[in-house]
Amino acid sequence: MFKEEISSCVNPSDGVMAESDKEEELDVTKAKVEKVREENLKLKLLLSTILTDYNSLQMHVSKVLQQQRGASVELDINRHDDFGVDISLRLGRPELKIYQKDEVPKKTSLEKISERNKEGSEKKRSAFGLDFRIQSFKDRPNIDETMKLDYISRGVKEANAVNKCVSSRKDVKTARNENQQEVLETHEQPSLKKTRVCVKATCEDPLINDGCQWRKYGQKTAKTNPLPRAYYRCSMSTNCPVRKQVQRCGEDENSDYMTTYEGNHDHPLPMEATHMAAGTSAAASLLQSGSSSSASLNNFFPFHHFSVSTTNSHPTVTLDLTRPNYLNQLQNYPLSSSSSLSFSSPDRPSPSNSHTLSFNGLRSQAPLNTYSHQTRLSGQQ
DNA sequence: CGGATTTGACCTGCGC
DNA sequence: GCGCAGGTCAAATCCG
Repeated sequence: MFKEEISSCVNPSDGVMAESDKEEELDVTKAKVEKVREENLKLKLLLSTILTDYNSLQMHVSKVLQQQRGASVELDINRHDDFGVDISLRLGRPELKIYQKDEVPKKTSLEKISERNKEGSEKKRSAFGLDFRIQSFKDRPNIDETMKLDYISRGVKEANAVNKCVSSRKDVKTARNENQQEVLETHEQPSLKKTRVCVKATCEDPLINDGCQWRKYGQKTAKTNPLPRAYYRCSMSTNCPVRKQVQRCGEDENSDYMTTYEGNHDHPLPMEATHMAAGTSAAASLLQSGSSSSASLNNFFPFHHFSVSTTNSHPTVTLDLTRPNYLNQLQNYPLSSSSSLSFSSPDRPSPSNSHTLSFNGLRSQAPLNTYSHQTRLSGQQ
């Protein structure tokens, strides 16, 4: 009798059910913990990005304020309309360095080259600059300050997010030896190609001051181009993986320089570099996502032609700053946001392998210099 | 003397 | 597998 009662109370199938329930519950809990862990990681990354952005912005706030006091007239010329943020990207020589024809006696090319070679690297770096400015919002009291900073940091975040996918060949090699997990992660994303940003500028010195410090580590003459190509790496941080190549496009003294940027900085960027990185990375993300939204690109390079395409190994964005869109924009004034984006990729199934996106927009700002620039971006930056 | 540049050698990826 | 071309290394050199 007693045994029967016990056997009736303890159903072996119930015990199995309880065990499986526990296992199920354990799995669910594990999954939850894993999810929380991932979210935690994401939040950490986000916090890191925000801190980086904040530091970068903070560093330049005082600078900008000083510029406002000292050069308010010039800043007025560079006015943008987006959220009241006036951002200008200036490739080439700052005004102070621009020679006046009647001030500088004509010299032979060799003399100029010789003189340039004698100049220190610092002078070289400062001779030609990417000038980046943010105008104050004082004249736009209606716009919330948070919104403005948000707008800026969004561009920076976009750059950082895209840049995280990039690593140089050496980095990959180093990772093989030092961190197997990183290698696995790299292999897990085989579709992500290296990003390069090429800036083609017509100026007399290849060392455009783009906000970063560069150390030359090599020079090579390509077979296809007899003109030497110089290789630089970012020296702002000891382990910064960012590389850049500078190659003259022609033997002519006034010929363009094609500057190719590759990789992502592992340190806070100066504003002038941040803007370029953000714009080109926006192009990269556009390319990789296959999205046809090019509005973000237009935000960064509103006055110049740019195109996005991919070669066999690299997606490519070409920003043709030599053909300023603002002329068309002026004609079309007051059309809203616009630019011309040609998008082509051999890897994409598009029938023509080419998409052309047109958005005619206008900024109330003219190109800031007479020097030509062309940016080609491939992969990610 | 230390940092930057030069330059030949070496490495690696890719096409054939 | 081989050769080529681009990219990187590192010792030598330059320069402030």
